[in-house]
Amino acid sequence: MSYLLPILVHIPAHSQVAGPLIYQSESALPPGTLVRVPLGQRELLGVVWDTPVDPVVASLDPGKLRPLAAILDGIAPLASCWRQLVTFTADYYQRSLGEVALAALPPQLRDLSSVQLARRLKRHATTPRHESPPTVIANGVKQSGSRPVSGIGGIEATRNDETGTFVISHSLSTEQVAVTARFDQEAGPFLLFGATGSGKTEVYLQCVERLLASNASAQSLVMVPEINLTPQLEARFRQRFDALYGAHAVVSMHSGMTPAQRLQSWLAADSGAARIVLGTRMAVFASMPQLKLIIVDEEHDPSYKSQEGARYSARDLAVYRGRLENAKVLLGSATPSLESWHHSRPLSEGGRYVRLEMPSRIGSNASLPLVRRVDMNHQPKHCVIAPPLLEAIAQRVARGEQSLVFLNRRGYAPVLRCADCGWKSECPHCSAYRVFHKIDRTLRCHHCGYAERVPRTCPACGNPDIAPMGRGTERLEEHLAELLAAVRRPNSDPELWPEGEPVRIARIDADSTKLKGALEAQLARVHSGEIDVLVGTQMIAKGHDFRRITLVAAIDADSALFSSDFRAPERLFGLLLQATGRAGRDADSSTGSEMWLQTFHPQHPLFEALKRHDYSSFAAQQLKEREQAAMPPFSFQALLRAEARTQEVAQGFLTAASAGAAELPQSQQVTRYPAVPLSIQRVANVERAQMLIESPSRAALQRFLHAWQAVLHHTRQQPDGKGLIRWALDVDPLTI
DNA sequence: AGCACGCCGACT
DNA sequence: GTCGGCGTGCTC
Repeated sequence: MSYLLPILVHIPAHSQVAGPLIYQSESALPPGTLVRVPLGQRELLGVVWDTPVDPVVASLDPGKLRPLAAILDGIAPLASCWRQLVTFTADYYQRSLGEVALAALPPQLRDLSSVQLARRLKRHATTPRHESPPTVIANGVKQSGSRPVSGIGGIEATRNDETGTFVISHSLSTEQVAVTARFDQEAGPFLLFGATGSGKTEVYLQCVERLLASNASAQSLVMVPEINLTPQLEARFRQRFDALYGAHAVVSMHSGMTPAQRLQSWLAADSGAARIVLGTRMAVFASMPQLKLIIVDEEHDPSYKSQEGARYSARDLAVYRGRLENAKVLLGSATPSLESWHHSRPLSEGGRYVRLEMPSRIGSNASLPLVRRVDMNHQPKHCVIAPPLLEAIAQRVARGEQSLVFLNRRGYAPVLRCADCGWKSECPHCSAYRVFHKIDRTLRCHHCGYAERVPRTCPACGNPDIAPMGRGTERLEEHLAELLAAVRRPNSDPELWPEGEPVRIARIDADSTKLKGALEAQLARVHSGEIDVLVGTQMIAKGHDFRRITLVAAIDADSALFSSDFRAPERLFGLLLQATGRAGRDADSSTGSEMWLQTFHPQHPLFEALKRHDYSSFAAQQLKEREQAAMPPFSFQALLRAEARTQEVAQGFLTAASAGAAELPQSQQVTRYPAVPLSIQRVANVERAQMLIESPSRAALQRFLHAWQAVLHHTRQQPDGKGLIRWALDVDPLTI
């Protein structure tokens, strides 16, 4: 007797084969079983997706179906919750099940043959995962740990001689106590709205600690937006939990790990051996049989939205998964996304999240930095750094304090221009300028990567007088060095520097941190006080703890003020407030810490709110505007994107698809806007266009998108789809 | 997505 | 004469 099993393989959404493929099997393998199957000339990893099908119902000829190649019986079938998460994701983000399911598994699981994998699993099985631990009482709840604890990472552990157990306590602020108490009592989901420096991470640790202490098998998932931030968080979690549960209890999951490490972490999470999984957005798909808590740190961060393949929002999926698996969900941010903020309005107004607030910074006299606006209308023409700001930086240097100067543009100058003929450093492959990088004397396109040596003379007219226009971090660093050349810092070595030591400036951006370990090395120099002035892009505004910085300056605070993107103010406010948070994190130095903004619009309400560190009034004003304009979160959007060799073909496909949609009954509550080119319409010689779809109802939008799929596939086959390279839907897009 | 098959330009 | 360009088409 042979069974016919529906099996998912990695075939992308554009393929005609959308659902599971049917294979023959000797046994009725349970859904979730990992197998290897032949497909054409290849052998692929597959996931048994359902119970066996009836050949009559499926109208298939069993004789033509191929048998399974192998069964990966070293790994237990994936749980039904995991499959439901995959199903929801594929459904909601309009991708094939196979693509989502297989992309959610570690790559090595796909690449390794069943024999290789069996060998790998065997090797792991021989190394013991658990040690036999002493009993530990964490916050009064009995629990097993692994090693004795004593004063590690601020943990105070005292041995109770009568019972032989440890009692652990941490000193929490009143706000932290209140927040964790509510977290324990209520069901959530929670939005933790905590000022920078208010101790959100301690709350996360606390919630995880209590959970693990109260449930001997419970697992928690902690997500951060960027790989850069995982080592820092991992260190903090290890400091706290390695001693309690052993080094195997905490694992990381992000794309910077080697395939072997990723497989190992995945297996540890899947087997339940890992109690805490730390990771980037991909970790939301980690198979965790005992998942009881999901934390999403910096929940507003756009990195949680995937930008290729299935364009899922890991934050939104975390909330869904929490409900699905009955796990508590905690979203945290100092500047929540307006979506989450709106969801956390009072229950009586229709809110769905519990809002937890921690408005105060931790520390004896830790106050929020003073926000100062420099009106650039009253400064010398074309000055980059206003004299009062320069003076303020110089004073900090002289006092031995650090400053952070923030400019969200890397390279030396965003464009090179010929004074004679007006030639500009356009990229031959993209509709964008190539950026001048003085360090390696190149013109580099930040979109396609095309790089060339800087020409000595104008490529168009031969004029040697070609000049950089505007400035990026490289040029700012150079400029600051000139301006601060005469300033002396407190002397470290009077013999070497009889007249005082010169200022030390460093730059942190994607270019200066390309090499492995470079970011860590640079941060270490800042921390040790080797640097007086740090120049950088938004990279330095995020997450990193700079203890000695007392002045933060945004050189071009206006950059996103009048953008056409309706989310630009939200991002700008978040970025600036985040940057503000870098100043004066050390309680001792926070008196007098300042955030400077250079702006031509000092009266702008965004800056007014920023000055008061007043996220909630900013959010209220933004939400009011969004409501009046019927924009998210008061409406729901999707984008249809198309790529082709020519703009006409890309737009032609979109227009035809829109015309095809008109006949669908599901298009009733849905608005389709005209096809438009993307703001950077050509990248690497590919023309890009998109079409916005909008509806006041999420359900109506979903119904429409489902019905539209068939039209889209059909349009692709018609003359209107000729020459189209690819199309994709982006549900809940972040940038339009 | 891979990987075939299939039909036209510059090289051993 | 072939090696290889990427245009279409298929995979249970």
